[in-house]
Amino acid sequence: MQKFFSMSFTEEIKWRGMLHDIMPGTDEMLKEGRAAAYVGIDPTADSLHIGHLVSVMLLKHFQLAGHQPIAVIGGATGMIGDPSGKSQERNLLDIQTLRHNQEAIKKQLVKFLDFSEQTENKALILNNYDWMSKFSFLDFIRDVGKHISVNYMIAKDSVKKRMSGGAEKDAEGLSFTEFSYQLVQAYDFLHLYKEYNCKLQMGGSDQWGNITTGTELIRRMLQGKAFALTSPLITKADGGKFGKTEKGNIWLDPEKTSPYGFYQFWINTSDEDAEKYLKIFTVLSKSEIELLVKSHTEAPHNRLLQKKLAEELTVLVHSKEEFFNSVAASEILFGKGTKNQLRSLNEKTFNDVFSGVPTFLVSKEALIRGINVLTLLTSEALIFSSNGEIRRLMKDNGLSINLEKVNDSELIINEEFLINKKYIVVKQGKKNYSIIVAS
RNA sequence: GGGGGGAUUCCAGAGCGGCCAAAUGGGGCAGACUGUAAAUCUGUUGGUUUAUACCUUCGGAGGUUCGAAUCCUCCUCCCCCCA
Repeated sequence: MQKFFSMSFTEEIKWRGMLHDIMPGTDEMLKEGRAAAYVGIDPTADSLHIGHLVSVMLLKHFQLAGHQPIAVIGGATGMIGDPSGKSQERNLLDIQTLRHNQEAIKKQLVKFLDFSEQTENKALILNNYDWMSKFSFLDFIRDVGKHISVNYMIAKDSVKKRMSGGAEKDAEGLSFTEFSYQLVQAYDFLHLYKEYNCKLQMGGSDQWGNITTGTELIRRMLQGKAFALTSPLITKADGGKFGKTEKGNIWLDPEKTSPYGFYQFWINTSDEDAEKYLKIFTVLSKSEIELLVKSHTEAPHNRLLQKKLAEELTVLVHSKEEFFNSVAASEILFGKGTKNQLRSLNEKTFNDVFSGVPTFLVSKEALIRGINVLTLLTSEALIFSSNGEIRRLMKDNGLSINLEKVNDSELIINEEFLINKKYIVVKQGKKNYSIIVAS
């Protein structure tokens, strides 16, 4: 991790498709020797989600290239809300939550970055709340504000869009608080420049304006030279938003997104996106990826790219063991799993296979007495919201219980349906599983 | 402060006294085809349902009417124009 790779940092992220915009001179500065760079991370939750991963991977490659990566938790800026996004005004996080989130995020970053003390270019995690909170309003506008003109600030796209309406919507205006965001972020950069000799800020392409306000501030206040580098926003081939599913964000925290669900997210990547994601989210070399792409093109049904992508990330974020469990679960759930196969699973394996699947508790007595399917699936276990929905599904041949199609709305479910005297597997369509647990 | 326009089922957006549970598009779900992909095609998308039946829905509260998402009154919220 110490050595400089044959490729420079910028060359590396360029072929990976992670470079959108870069300030002239950045490359030269990086070649002079070890440098430090930072990205900002919003501490709005106590876990990262995969939307954060591009920035994290930027840091990772930065460190692999021998430089020092810094993750800045936006405790202060997170309270303000960046007008670049469509985010509304944010709520203030209390200090306790902030610290809790910071710690949780750090634990996840450890999987990507080397924080160990012995490492010369060890990664750092900082929280801008630590320096911003001590800054009084008056001091800030006197010492920082006077160096940047309002003219400069309103020329930024993020601000202009809100003031004049831009292409899409009418101007919605922005509060003074939001307006000041770029200045606060710029000060972060200044602070890091002074305290950590950090000369580069990286981020998504929507951050370009904010970052350059930082370099400008550094130039004016310290006559220093600082740099900016952004990566493109990740898109999906079908135009959808990356990292979101119907069920919400894909988190790194196994409590929020099960390892199985995490694995499934990557496995379900479309062909067009898979190569792109492999470049961005893994550290596989160019030749390795080219080889995979070649094999994939020859036999696309094997979905080599998706499998590799899912493997790399599940192992990295969770563990080898969780990865194997997920593969095993997927095979049973999506392979040619039969009723008998399902019944032959022992309890341990069963639990592993279905660990990420939503479960519903139903009283065992009721099941022994026997319950009508409709009642069971709507009232006892809230898997469906109405009888009509189930009838419709049955009509479409989309409902399975214990991997057997069910078409009879009069069916009585009793203890004979219990697998290991305890479970019933309910499947909607091809991919949506639920488990009913008798207790 | 003055004038005008609007609020419809997940979203966008028709409907403007009965044929409206409400066009159309998007999204969702399911089926076929497949590779747990994409594209395509089909079905479905308030509830109870055997249902051409009933119940609950068209910003809120009242009213007119045999009958209202549709007309009237008041209220709330949003947008535009003028000052």
